[in-house]
This record gives sequence, structure tokens and C-alpha cells, in this order.
Amino acid sequence: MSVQERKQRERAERERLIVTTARELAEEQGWDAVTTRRLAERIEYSQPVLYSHFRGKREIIGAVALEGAAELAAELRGASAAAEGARGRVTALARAYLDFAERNPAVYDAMFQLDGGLAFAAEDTPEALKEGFAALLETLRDVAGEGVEPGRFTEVFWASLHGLATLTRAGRLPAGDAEARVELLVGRLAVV
Amino acid sequence: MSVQERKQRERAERERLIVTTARELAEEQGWDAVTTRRLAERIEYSQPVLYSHFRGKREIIGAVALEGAAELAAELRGASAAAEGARGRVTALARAYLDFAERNPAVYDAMFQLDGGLAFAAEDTPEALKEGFAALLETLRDVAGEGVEPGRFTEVFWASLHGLATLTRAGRLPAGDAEARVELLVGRLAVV
DNA sequence: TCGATTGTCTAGCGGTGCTAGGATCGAGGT
DNA sequence: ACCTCGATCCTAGCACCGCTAGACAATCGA
Repeated sequence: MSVQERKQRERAERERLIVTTARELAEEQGWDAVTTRRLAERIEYSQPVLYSHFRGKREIIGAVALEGAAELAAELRGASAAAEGARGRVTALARAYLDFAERNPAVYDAMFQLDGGLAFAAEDTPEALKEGFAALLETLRDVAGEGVEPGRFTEVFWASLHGLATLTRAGRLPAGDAEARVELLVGRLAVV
Repeated sequence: MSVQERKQRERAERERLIVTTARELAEEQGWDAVTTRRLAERIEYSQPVLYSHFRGKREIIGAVALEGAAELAAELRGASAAAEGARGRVTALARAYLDFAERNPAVYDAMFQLDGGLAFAAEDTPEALKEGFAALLETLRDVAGEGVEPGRFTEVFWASLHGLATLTRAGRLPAGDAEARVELLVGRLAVV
């Protein structure tokens, strides 16, 4: 059965190749440039092989989004763990979130702007997405304040970060004062 | 010169027709359904006439966005003016903003999610967009708090609203608790 | 060694945004 | 009243998109 195992492994590797290539291409030239033809050319296969791994382009975006969600969750946890004090952890968390969005705009788009066919806030929400929310919740629960549900507080805090991330990147907010906005946001929302 | 005037008027009317039809179609079936062919068919002209009014689809989206921005600014001013007290005005403002986004999802997308080719936070930012920001600023300056630049506070507040609006509509946040989130956000951000 | 299965490709479908070039029509001058 | 000519609009088509059917080659089990 070693042959089948090898084939299965090669197949899995190719699937990884597709996802990472899609991500690279998206980061390089934006998601508009990620066409099935270009993607196929980059991985040096024909278009139809993409459809033997994924149902369509949407699912490829979803795979990139999932990969990104896992990374984001890990970075958030790392940033929070490295900081001191409740307030310090929250600030580090917010910085890490915005930093991730800025360093991986295409991945961030795949997660939150584009339709990757992923379910949110539902039963069949993929584990990686729940992990991301959980990573936020763990740190934010300490600063939610009296009588405020940690989950709800996390939603609001997350939404604010998301708004800052998207508006900044779209040029809707002046790029320079990002740090000042974070300070203001954390200072007001977090109850120390 | 009456003939030329009539033609000019008819041309302006047709341009209005294009924009309102694009908006209708987008609200009905989403922006993906707004193709130049469908749009042309609805206004009962051929495709190329669209390009005699707009440089391309992007500019049509931009025109819808501009129209929406003017409406949003007016609604925000109205809501704020109808409420009592600094805190009450801010809450009314936030509700009005989120309400607009929910009632006009396609227009909101045109303004903030899609590329309408509009400049933000720059010199050549269209008047309607500045008006929208100004409408927020007028009410929010009263609750920015000591030593906080009203403009920066408005940016943060706006970003939070934007995050709530987009995440809620994309199903990323549970739909039911919108009001509770607004209360929490306003209660924390606004300094009364 | 041979049939079956698996894997991959070529070619093509209907759709997209956008444009070139020809037909039509009406205003203005003679 | 007619004719010219410019503005206006449409037909047809380009290159590209996501996606798929069907032909073909390679590999496996008997």
C-alpha cells in the first residue's frame, strides 16, 4: 500500500502548493489577479486540477482564510503572553491584530472581506476561526468590566479593530496615526 | 440654443437613470448582478452608452457611493438633531449609522467595501464624503474627552461603527444583539 | 499482457468589462 | 426644400473570467 500512500502524500502536498501559491499571488498582485488560469500556470498544472482539490475559487479563498486564521490566533496569543498586566496585554493584542492585517492584507481580505464560503458564529464554524475569537476572548475577558458579558465585549472590541484595519488599509484613515488610535481605543474600551 | 439645452438636460436625466438603476439592481440582487449588460438592458440602452457617461463600472459604483454618502450625512444630522443631550445624540448617531448600513447594504458596500475610485482623507476627496465625516464630527466632538483631538476620536468611533456594520451584515456577529453592542460601544467610547 | 481505473490535459461554454467602427438621425446652412 | 455633416447610438467583437466535458495517457490489478 506504499504506492497509494505516496500518491496521497503527493496529493496533499499539491493542495498545500495551491493554497500557498494563491496566497502569494494575492499578496503580490491582489485577489483580482488570482485567476484560475494564472494560478494553474504558477503551480505548473492545468486549470482542471484545481477543481480536483477544491470545489471552486471560493473554496481556495476559504482555504487561505483558514490558514490565516490559525496564524492570526497564534500571533495574538503570543503577543498577549509576552506582555505584562491586563492593560498591557490588551494593547499588545490590538497591536498584533492590526499588525497582522497590515502585513497580510490579502489573507485578511480572504478572511473578512471576500466570500470564502466560511460559516461564522455558527455550529459548523471551522476550528481555526473559533480559535481566533477565543484568542481575543482570553485576553479581553479581564477588561470587559462589571456586568458586561465577555463575549459581547469581545465582539465590540473585535469590530473596532476590524474597522480600524479595513479603513486604514483602504486609505480611508490617515496612515500615520495608527498607534494613537490604538491607544485611544484601548484606553476607552478596556476597564482596568 | 434651446435644443442643446434640452439635449443636455436629457443627458443629465439619463445619467441619473443609470445611477439609480445601478443602485436598485445592486440592492435587489447584489453588486455581482450589476453587469454592464444587465444595467444597459434595464435602462433600455445598449452597453456603450454607459461608457459615454462613465469611464467604466468603477465610476458607476463611485457615483452610487457619492449619492449614498450625501444621504448618510443627512440622516446622521437628522438623527443627532432630534436627540437630547450629548450622550443621547451620540447614541442616536450610532443607531442611525448602523441603521443606514442595514437598510442600504449595497450602497454601503459601494461606499466602503468596493473600489469606486474615490479618494478619502485627501485633498480631492469629494464634498459628499467630507460631509459625512463632518456630520459625525459635529456630534462626536462634544464627547471626545479632555486632550483628545476630536478628529482622531471621530476616526476611532467611525471605525468601530464600520466594523460593527460590516461584521454584522456578513454574519460574523450574531444579528440579535446589535442594540446591546451599540450601548456598550457608546457607553465606553463617549466621555460624558 | 491486457483491461480497468486513475489522472491530466485540450478545448470549449457562457459570461464579464470594455471598445472599434458603421449606421442613423436630426440640426444648420445654403 | 434640400443637403451636408456632426452627434448619437448600436452591432459585433476582443480578451479575459470561472468552470467543465470529453479525449488521452499512464498506471494498477488480475
